[in-house]
Amino acid sequence: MSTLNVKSKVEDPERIEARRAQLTAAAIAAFSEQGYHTTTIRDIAQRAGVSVGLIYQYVHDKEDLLYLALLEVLESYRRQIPQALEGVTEPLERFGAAVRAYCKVNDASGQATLLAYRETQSLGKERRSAIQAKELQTNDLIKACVRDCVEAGLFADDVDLELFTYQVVMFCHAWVLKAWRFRGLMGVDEYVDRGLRLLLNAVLTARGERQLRESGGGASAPRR
Amino acid sequence: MSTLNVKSKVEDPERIEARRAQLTAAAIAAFSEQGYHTTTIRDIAQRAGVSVGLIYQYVHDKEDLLYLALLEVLESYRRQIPQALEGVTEPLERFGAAVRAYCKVNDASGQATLLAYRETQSLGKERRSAIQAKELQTNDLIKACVRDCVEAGLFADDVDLELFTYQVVMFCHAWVLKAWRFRGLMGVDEYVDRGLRLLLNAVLTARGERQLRESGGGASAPRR
Amino acid sequence: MSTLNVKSKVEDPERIEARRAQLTAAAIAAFSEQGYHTTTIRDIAQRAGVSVGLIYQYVHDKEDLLYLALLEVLESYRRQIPQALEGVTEPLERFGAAVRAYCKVNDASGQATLLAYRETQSLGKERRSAIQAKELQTNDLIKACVRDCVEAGLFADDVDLELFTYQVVMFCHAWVLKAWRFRGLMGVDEYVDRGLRLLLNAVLTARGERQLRESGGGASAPRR
Amino acid sequence: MSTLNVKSKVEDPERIEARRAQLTAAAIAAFSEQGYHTTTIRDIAQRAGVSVGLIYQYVHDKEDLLYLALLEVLESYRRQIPQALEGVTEPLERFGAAVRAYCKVNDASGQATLLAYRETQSLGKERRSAIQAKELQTNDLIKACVRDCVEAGLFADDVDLELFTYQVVMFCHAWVLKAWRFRGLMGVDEYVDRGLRLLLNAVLTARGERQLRESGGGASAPRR
DNA sequence: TATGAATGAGGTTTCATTCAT
DNA sequence: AATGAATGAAACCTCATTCAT
Repeated sequence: MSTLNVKSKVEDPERIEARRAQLTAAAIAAFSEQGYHTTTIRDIAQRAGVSVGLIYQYVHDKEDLLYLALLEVLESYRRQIPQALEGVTEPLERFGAAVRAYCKVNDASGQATLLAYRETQSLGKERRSAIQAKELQTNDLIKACVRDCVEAGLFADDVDLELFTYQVVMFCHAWVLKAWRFRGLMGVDEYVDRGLRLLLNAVLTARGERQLRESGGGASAPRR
Repeated sequence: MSTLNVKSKVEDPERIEARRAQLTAAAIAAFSEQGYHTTTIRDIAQRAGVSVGLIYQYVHDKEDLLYLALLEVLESYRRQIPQALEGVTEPLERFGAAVRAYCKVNDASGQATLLAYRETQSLGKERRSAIQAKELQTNDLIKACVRDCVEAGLFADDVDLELFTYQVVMFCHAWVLKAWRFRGLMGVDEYVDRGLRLLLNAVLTARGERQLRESGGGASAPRR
Repeated sequence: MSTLNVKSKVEDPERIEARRAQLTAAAIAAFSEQGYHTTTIRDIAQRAGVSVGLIYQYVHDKEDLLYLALLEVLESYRRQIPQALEGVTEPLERFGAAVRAYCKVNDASGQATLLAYRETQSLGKERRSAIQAKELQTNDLIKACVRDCVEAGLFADDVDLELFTYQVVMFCHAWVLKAWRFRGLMGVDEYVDRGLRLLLNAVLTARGERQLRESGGGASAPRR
Repeated sequence: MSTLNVKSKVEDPERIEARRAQLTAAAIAAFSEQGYHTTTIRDIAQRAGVSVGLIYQYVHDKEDLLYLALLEVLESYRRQIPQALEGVTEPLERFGAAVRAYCKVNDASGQATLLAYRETQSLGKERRSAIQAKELQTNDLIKACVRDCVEAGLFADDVDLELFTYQVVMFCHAWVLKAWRFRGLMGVDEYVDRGLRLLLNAVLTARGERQLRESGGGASAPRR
């Protein structure tokens, strides 16, 4: 294989999966709270309620834990967006729902999102790329929504797909990256409402605008 | 007073300034390359070509070095944008020039920008705030450009000033935050051209669009 | 609670006790020989035949080692005096036996006694007091002997209990504090014999003197 | 010579003397307050109001400073006792005056006395002996008083001169060695009064006792 | 003669990792 | 499979001493 997999001294795959989930959860919590370098293996062991030795049965390295943690964080994000889109069919609504969902996900586990920004560099090259690939998968969910809107004639068909997608993604991340600024000024929902208006301005066609008005600005209505 | 100051055992202010500059430069380089926690004091001493002991004559702590480093990075950004605006008077051009300058500054010292994102958390509360305040100063330079465009009737007067400014800022940062994605796809100048088009779409008035067309898309012409 | 406790990262109390005893012994030896500040943790680790890291599993600080060392020294003194009095019932004999025992104890581990004099100051306030309290416990053993002699009518009943006790204690300490003077002039036994004569002169009643003569100066006869 | 002298890089003997006095005073103060090892050369330089470099022009070592400090402390004690005896001729009064003076000297610079007890060991062998010799000089002042009393028939002529002298000396030192015990219980004057009574009990002849009664216990009357 | 900036050896402490049980 | 005591490399920081000015 490569340096990508995390090796274990234990055989039973079910056991491995269970323990890793437990360790990863503890690692995410600890790293998020204290940062990667300031967290000790002992911290993680304590949080997970296991011995230090056990950790090294399921993981080769402290870095392995970081890798598993980041992977899980990004993976959970990628899982949650489709959930928010379930049952929503109208493209503009889907776009809005996706943006809102992504912001909320980031809002809910802000520290974990920051973790990804801060500590991905601490991984080896190969794993860093794997993490970035994972991030792209999430971005592609957004990109798909954008593309659907274009195809439905709601977004201008010369929209800069790559850049616009990233603009949206950065907007969702900014909520936590600049939490020190935004928290205090507004809540997530207001953030999303105002942000969507701004973002859509740049891309909506006349038809898109009409659609948005008719759906009663539904694109920006809070889900839950 | 407060924990904000960096204290020195040496008295002579000129010497302090010179040495601190030297140490800060070395610290920025080292921290950018290897990260704060992975960089040792010896690394910095070596890079600066001084002894370990000397460092502690001008700085109390390793954290002091991080603080000085971040301060200098942000300060240098704040210095360079006004330089790029010198002599440019037309609001739309000024806006474009500011964006381009900020992107280029980030491009030139990408690692340093990342440093600010990654390691600001490693500072104590008070200093973290000081760093964030410094970042706001830069953002305000952008915000001023936006406001000028609004006042000149080039941007819609209901533009969400706060959010749009941040959208612009995030766009500039994204060039390095997502360098792993963008480098390879395009150069900075193309990035800025395409980005400006997208950003402006959201805010330009009819007059603004005319102005932009007449000035030959000048707002997005590369400076150097 | 309080800063008095020495905290350990290891749980098992038996192991803690065993290791601490081992470390304390090494610490007493090292500190006695080289002084607290001049002794390094490595010195102690080497003497104890353990790794440096192990020490920090059982002790938080270098100061903890000093505290444990001083505590053990004083505690061992306090244990040994009652042993020497076992079976001796006549008050004057008990007094003499106590003095002789204390001198011999100091003689046997002179460096450790000096240690207490020299380095108690290096402890924090609270622990310094704890050490002093321990010393008082030993003094009280002597004081009890004196009081018994008074009650038996062997010592004048207007004896200055506090000061006389301290005179005795200082006499016992002087053997090591001024070892550079006394060693060479005489042995411990002679020191005790001559000292007892002097001390008793100040306090004996007529009855006490008779008793002393009858018991054949037994109070000052060497034990072993 | 030997390792006894302190070498200087400066020639002019007057200058040397003046500077050394200045440095020694600072050293005594610093060492007394913080202990030898915890005091830095910088501390002493600051107290003396000179530069660090200057110190090394008049002294070779940090240890030199300790030596000078201890020497000066003991020397000053040796100077002050004869002063207290001036004009007093009656032997018993002289004895009392000497004891009181020594106690007061110790009381006045208690920390310095402790310094001698604690840090003499930090000196090389030869210098340690020199310090001890200096201490003997002071003891001899007391011993002379005792001898005079014996010769005047006031003290028993079989008094154990060596041991009794040390008993007296230890009594004077105990005031500071056990300050944590005695301070709080009484003042120096009471300490001396009660102590003298106890000490004299052991050695006075019948004549001595009469003389003491007649002189109105003058031996224990406070001087100033 | 006096200064104080510069040096660097060496001390204390932490913590990822191993391994006997 | 699980434990947690033990290891020791390596990090940060201090401070006695030197030396150019």
